[in-house]
Amino acid sequence: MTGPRVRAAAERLFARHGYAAVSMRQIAAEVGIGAGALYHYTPDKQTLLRDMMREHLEALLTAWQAADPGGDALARLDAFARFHIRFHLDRPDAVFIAYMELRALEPAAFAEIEALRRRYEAVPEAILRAGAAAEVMEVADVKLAGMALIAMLTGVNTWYRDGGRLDRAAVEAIYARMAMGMVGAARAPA
Amino acid sequence: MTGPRVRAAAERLFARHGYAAVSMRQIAAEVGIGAGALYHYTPDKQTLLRDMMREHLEALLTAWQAADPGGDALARLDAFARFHIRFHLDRPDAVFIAYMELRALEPAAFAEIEALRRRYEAVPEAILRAGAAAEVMEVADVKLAGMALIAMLTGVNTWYRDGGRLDRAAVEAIYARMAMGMVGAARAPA
DNA sequence: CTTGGAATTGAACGGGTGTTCGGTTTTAAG
DNA sequence: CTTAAAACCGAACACCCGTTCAATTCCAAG
Repeated sequence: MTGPRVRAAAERLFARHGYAAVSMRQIAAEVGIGAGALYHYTPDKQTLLRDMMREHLEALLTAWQAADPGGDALARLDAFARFHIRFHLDRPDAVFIAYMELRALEPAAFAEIEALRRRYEAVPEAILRAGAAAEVMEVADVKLAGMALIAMLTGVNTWYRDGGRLDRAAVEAIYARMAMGMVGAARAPA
Repeated sequence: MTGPRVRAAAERLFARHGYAAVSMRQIAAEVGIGAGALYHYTPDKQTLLRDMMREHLEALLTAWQAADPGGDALARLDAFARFHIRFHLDRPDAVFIAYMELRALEPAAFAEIEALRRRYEAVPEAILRAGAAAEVMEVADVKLAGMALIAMLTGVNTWYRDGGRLDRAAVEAIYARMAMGMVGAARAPA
């Protein structure tokens, strides 16, 4: 009961103010317990951050495995763009932390998280490579295009707010279209 | 003499470890003075951050005014993509701080910096609007495309390292091409 | 060499940091 | 009702925080 509430409070506070700026006492106050009691749920502050990031990235990889339609590269790229936006918009705090607090990780933790991140970066690269091989995409550099794609899609999190001018479905559609154009595929798959 | 060194040390440390994680004593040690002496060069830590961000964003806006070729929307988009990458790769620390430490700003400072950021976001939007009006671009939503473009271009800073597989000119060219495709302009301008 | 202002020191201020731990309360099973 | 374990409190530990300030050092102008 208390364990998940500690995680949730830490996630919200870390995302809002940054790992370094949040104290264990603030987290405890948010949960409604004393600071000492936190140590029943985490060995220390650093582990709280590390576990948070690992779980987020593992969930991301698992979710893509389930969402990947396979087959046609164009269809996979469309699916990837939509999946990425949807998954990230559903977890803005976890995303923010995973992208911004890498520098707060001690070397061993950093290596672990960075490896997970690289596994995800390999996803769009594989799709683009397949699309280029099948000559349905025009990709000057697979690595660069993959990074550009992820950066563009993740950028949605910086401005999207529920109740805004466009809903999630509309944003997904527009970005999927831009992603297609980015790699020289003029139209979405049939 | 000491003033600029304080700024430079603070910029490097803030970018490396985050504003909240860096102490005035660390900055002072980097410069080789006592912590108290810092207060001859800044009224407080917050102002150090605020001035750093303001100067970065004002330099960005000024530099674009000088780099903007005007005229043809396709040529301007190409120029903007290349300019953005070049300017940002030249100042990785300032860029990192301006994008990541907004949450460390007090409300008044945040409003000021945010206004500057919005002025820059208006730049690609105007170009895309012109391109759409001239029917040389296919832009479903100007605001979204502008944000997507900036996110994609700024993303270069997360992975580019001098001496890597591609030099800056090559990266610029590939990204400029992707930017064109993103907005439905199949080819770079003549 | 004197002088005055700028630069710097180093101690001090009140307060916050992550973490530990003995003791107390809560909880649920027997 | 007893009991054992889990949860929690709250004080304490050693240390770091941003900032202030009287005292000192530095240095160029006269």
